[in-house]
Amino acid sequence: MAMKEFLRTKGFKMTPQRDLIFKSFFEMDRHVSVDELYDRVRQLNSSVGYSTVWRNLKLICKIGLAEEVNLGDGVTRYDRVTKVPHGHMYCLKCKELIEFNVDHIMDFLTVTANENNFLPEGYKIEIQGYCAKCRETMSEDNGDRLT
Amino acid sequence: MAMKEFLRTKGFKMTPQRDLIFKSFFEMDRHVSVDELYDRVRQLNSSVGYSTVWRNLKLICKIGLAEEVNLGDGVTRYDRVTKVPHGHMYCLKCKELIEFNVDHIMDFLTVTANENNFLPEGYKIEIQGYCAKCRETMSEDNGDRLT
DNA sequence: CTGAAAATGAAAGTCGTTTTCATTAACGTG
DNA sequence: CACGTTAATGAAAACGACTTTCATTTTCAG
Repeated sequence: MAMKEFLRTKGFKMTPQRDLIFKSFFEMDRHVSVDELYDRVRQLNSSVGYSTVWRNLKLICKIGLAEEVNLGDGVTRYDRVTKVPHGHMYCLKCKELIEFNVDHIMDFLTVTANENNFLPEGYKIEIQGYCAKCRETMSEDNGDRLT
Repeated sequence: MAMKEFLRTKGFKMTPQRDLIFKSFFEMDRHVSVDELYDRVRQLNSSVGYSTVWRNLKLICKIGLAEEVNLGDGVTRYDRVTKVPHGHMYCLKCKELIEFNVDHIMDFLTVTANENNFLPEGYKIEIQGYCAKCRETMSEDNGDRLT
């Protein structure tokens, strides 16, 4: 019942839908989209509305438990916030998101920001490409290269 | 007339609109959105359609002269490709994009990809925050902090 | 219990992006 | 240079993810 109290201190109420959405979100694979979470939630309670899922995902971000991740494919994903900042390897084929440690880089980025008198609020380190799994099945069907 | 020949080798034709759009794009500030380029082009020739601008921006990307940049504010920007990869400092207030050198980081990222048997196609290094200019005018009106 | 405030679900609205389609233009070829 | 194939254009419609609206229901402090 910890979450309920936590929300209360911020002026939010707990509801069955919210409880289900929150639990589902934290149980799922990281980096879910609204649709993915919506599908999951509907499996457990088919009466929950899309906008409710969406609003709660936004709420989770607002209270600092997740962040929006934008890979440029037009779909916003929600990434659970961890204490350690991390980078993402984003597979252009299977869309998987693999995390990696970015401690080294952080130092550099902090310095860079300071040098420019820029006040950092967040970082995004991303490698786009093809994951090990997809590279295997890449012999016959190739991606969309130019021309 | 170099561009025309270049396009021809890839099966594309040159048109007055295309010529105007290409020239405008390369003359403008880096990181333009479709709307911004459209506005600029319309100043020079008000009969050019939005979709034509959009398609040519896509074409510029396809032939490798620009890349889409997605900052998560719902607007795709087009960043001229330079030989040197670079990072972006993105001001959450004025939306300005400031570039910085990322040579150090590249080594690290390359190694990281290799370790995971990940085939990199592109990188994205971004610092979100507030630029020097905006920090000054940040005393009275503050941004949207949680709650 | 009760009322004020928040949450919900359905539907509609928003907005940037993308496609469709009829028409026009480019340009290698004859 | 006229021709025909193929690409490009412009207007409008379609798309799709995201966001808001609104009437109704639910939560929860007092």
